[in-house]
Amino acid sequence: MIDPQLLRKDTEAVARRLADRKVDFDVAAYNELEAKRKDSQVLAQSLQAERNQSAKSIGQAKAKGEDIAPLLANVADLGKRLSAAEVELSAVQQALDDLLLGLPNLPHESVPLGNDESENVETRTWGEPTQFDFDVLDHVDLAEKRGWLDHDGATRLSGSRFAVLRGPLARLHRALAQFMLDLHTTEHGYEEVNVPLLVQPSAMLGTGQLPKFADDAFATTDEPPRYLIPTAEVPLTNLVADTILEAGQLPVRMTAHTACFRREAGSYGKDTRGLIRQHQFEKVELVHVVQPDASYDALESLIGHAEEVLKRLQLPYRIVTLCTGDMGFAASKTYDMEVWLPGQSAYREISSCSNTEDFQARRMKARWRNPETGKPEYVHTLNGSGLAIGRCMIAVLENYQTADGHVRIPDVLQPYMGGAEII
RNA sequence: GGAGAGGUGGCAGAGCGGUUGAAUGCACUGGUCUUGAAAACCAGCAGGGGUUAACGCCCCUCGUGGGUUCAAAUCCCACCCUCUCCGCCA
Repeated sequence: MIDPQLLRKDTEAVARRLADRKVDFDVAAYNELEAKRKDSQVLAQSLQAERNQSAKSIGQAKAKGEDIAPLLANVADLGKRLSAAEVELSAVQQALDDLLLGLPNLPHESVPLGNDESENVETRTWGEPTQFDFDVLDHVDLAEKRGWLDHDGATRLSGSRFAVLRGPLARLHRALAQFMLDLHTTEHGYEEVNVPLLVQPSAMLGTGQLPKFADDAFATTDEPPRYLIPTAEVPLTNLVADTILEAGQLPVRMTAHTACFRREAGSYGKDTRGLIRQHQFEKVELVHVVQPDASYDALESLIGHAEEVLKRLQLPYRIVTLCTGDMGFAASKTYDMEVWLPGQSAYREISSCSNTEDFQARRMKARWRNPETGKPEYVHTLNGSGLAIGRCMIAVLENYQTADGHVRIPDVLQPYMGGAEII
């Protein structure tokens, strides 16, 4: 959530920064609502003060044994006026909250201006696109040729955009998850966390999936619903919701390997072939909770941790800085990591690392006690994939394929594959 | 699923419907004392919000949401959560 104080004080400037994100913020409508809020709140609070005062004097009079009947007559209609004022205030407040909860984060000043993904900025590349002296297969042809991908089985079970992996491919998938978790916990200083895959609406609100993107998530039918997590960012980050951390507890670094679930509403026809875009996929997620002044350094280390996975796997990639028009709802700044896929002759997203500054922290009331002020202040939260396991598996298949349809196993994965060098 | 107990400040733990946002203890912070530390003593110490140039004033919050009342931590209703026992179960 954007700081309500900032919005109130500097409405025009906020509107300009939102415009960079293609959000049309109606300043006049906001000002009107805000003025109404102020009036309602002042009125409601003064009536509350009046009620408190009179209740107090009635109590005192009664204690002295005085006649309280005239005092009661005095406040006869106060209750009605008060509850009317309170009803109005909460309606205005609700409207204001709805407005605020629907606004995306403000972009950081270092974020390039742009309308869509075509204006993202390539920040660096690592490695060279893999060269082959034979015609490469994409991951679908390769995996089906070897009987590793049970497309019919997946469709029978769950419909489109689901996958069944078999044999060595299932193991490769597991090996990747294990390798990533081990790297982040033993070398990058993350705590491994195992989290629920179903969360309450409050958690989805905290990280920004709700209220605006309810249609993107699967929900249960109980009331209130629970949501299948679209990313472990949701449970991991919300672990610090409603808490005040001591300075010594920061930074918090957590990682979790989970399944993720997405409706993929609105992506009809996109990536229908293969495993790139599924309703259910697995991911190793990285989350940082840090002091505000440390969050941009944390973003650099976060993307570095994600990069290290591909470096060890010897997979070529590039880092892209998302422009203002392409960033996610909660992000102030985002780096995407894209891995080279020979089957598509293209770089494809495999990780996205974002600093949300205090946007999520404010929604979920995640704070720390600043020793300099002694006061609770919002933390900054960051999240990134480290990495998407399915897409990483695709990258291994396509980049490590051999002319006869086998796949060499990257050195760092061999211990997780029972020593196999090729499958 | 059944039976019972309970949810109050960082923690522990009081709280006849009425100057209780909350006694007391611990923890924490500052001070006195001390060569230093400890002890002792003194003082401070919840969060959020409104208003104000500021000092300050005011409002909300005792699991959550309703209700009764001039007045609710305290009474009533519903829900949530925790603990114990029974049942079921990976």
